[in-house]
Amino acid sequence: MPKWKFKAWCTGYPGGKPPRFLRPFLLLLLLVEGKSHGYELLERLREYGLNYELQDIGYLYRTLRVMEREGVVSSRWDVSGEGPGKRVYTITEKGKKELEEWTRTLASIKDSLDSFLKIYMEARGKSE
Amino acid sequence: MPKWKFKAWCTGYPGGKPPRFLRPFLLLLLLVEGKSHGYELLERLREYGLNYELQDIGYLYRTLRVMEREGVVSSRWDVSGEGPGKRVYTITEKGKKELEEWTRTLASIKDSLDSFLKIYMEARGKSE
DNA sequence: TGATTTATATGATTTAGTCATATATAATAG
DNA sequence: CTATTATATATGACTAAATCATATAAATCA
Repeated sequence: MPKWKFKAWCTGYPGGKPPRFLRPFLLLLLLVEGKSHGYELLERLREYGLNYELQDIGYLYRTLRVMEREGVVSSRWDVSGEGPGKRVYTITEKGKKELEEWTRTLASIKDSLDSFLKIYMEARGKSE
Repeated sequence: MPKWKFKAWCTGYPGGKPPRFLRPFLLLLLLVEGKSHGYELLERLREYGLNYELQDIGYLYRTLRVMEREGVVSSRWDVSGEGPGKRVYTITEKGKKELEEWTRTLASIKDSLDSFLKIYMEARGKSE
């Protein structure tokens, strides 16, 4: 049994590790949510069907910090709500521009995956 | 001007690097082509719409070697054809099983990308 | 015969991602 | 009231993924 609840959520992908989509996924969530913090963003990923199977929540926080350093998000420390203090992030104008670029990238990757699945299904159909 | 022709093919993705799909793409190509070698597989990637924008052809050869070590492909050195010797690969039974797993993984990733693009388009529609 | 194309390969490095663990506040159970 | 669990963020050390730079060699072309 895992020491932290988070570990139990992490099942991993069969046949491969999740790729480099954490950053665009976080940018998108911050665009549609307006503002959010790390722990909450983790839950939103699932709710929005962005099945990013994160192995390590530390990486999520680290990624947000890197994104802030690069100016695509900004944060402030918030102790006003319930529970412990949260680092609340918002997307910047620079972040919105980067998200737009990501959208083209991910659309192109999606096209490749469509091709992949189509070719595989055709090959399966023939051999059977 | 690049010293090697290959360098000129590499434009890179805007807004992010290509993810970990080289291995499943190569497995699929070997399934449908029967057999092929590294340099040829690079061309097939584009022909089949698997737009994997490889930055470094060395990584392709390295990946094939790793895949062979792990038993998902096998190779033999072939000097019978035109041009210099080629290392010709075929997919193994183990490779076919792994490819099937990859198919589920990539289908799940495709779903995430569909969600991403849908959410982005909706958000764009509202703000404009 | 010198440049180009086809073809494979690897040492060194950088970047991405994971593992293990630390810390602190608030809520809940006994 | 205290011990445990849940919420929340963080970082040092490490491993794996990917790139950069470069080497090699046979065949073809100018």
